[in-house]
Amino acid sequence: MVKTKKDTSTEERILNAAREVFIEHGLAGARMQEIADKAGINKALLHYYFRNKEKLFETVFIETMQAFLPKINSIFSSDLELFEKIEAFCGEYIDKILENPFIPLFVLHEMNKQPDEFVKNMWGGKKPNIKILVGQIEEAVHKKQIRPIHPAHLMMNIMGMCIFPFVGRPLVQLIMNVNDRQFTQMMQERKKLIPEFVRLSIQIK
Amino acid sequence: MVKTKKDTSTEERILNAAREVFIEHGLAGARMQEIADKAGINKALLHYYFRNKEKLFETVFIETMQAFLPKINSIFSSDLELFEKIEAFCGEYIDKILENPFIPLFVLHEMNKQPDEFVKNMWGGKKPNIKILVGQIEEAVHKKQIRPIHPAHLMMNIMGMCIFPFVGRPLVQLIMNVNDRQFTQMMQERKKLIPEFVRLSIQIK
DNA sequence: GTCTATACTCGGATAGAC
DNA sequence: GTCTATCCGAGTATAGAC
Repeated sequence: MVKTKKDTSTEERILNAAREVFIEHGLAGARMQEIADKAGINKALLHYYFRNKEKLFETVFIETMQAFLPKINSIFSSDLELFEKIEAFCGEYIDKILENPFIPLFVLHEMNKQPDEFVKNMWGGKKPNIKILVGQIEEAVHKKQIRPIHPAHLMMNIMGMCIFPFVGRPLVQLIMNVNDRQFTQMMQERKKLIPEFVRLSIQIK
Repeated sequence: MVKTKKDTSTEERILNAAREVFIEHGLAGARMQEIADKAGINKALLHYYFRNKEKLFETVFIETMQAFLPKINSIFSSDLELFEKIEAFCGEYIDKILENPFIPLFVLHEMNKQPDEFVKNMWGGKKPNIKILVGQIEEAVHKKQIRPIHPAHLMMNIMGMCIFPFVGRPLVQLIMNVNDRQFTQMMQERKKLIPEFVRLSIQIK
């Protein structure tokens, strides 16, 4: 790049602005004008940096995912014991979402709109490797360390408990009468609560 | 209405078409032309029946919700015993979502975009009444029938396990290698599996 | 009640000056 | 790299015939 350095480069400001706007309105609802305004530039410059809206979106999306997945994948594939792994996953996952509360809904939405594109963008065509984790669960069942449960069900349970409060946040806060501070507090609790909930349910001791 | 009856009225066909399109593209992404095409009419007629896109959307949204909530609310307020209630809820909820798999994402999306409007449209300004259920949970904790757990956490757990597979469906099917038939089968299983999972976790026997 | 034709608006994209 | 000006398609809305 041949440009003078500022506190934040134009490109960076565009990406930040775009992220905000895409989060708020989704791909179709986002306005290039609003992104330009937020970034303090004009529309033409947007198209100079990113050929079109889709390219811009894709960049934001992938960038966001990249911050998210590697750690999760490494936990999945690690050699931690099953319940340690579940706890590590919940802790890491909830922490990351607390930093970027918009991600789950964003991902779910894109995923459901474009399942194929989604896979390509998210993992470069490769599925995340859950073989090890699945094997671990099946082994634990076989050794009668945990009650019989299909690995898919167990994983859906854990994922659901982690993600739901964030995507259902307005509903949760409304019907539970919970303010923002309390909500964050509860999510912190859930990093331990969920693994414990799971352990109590399936562990045979 | 003074018009000749067909198998399905024009209004009904519009609403069905609109639902499909809104589900697929969301409010902003939906095209009136596509809705008109699906309904077998032209754009002008859409505006004759529903003044504009927002009105049409609102109609679809409320109509969809109305089919969903009363039963859930009546279960919440019923005098079933706690675990019976949880099982009734999961059964009813999963059944209803299986009939309209699009609802959860649709609701979550609208909810997060317009928390205030959402409440107004969904319950006419009234929150759903969870007092009875919350009281039941607290009482069960107090009587040492279940382990100590904040009612909100328990409810988030249950909701999350019910909803997640549907909103995360593409992901679930992809990484688990599950086809549509198998997916439906698994959701049927979850109507019993989730209540049992919960019971094993919190019940003190 | 249904349709055709068309006006109008908005927003994404481009050309070209600086 | 950045801007102004403008184009053009998509989409909403309306007028008016039948």
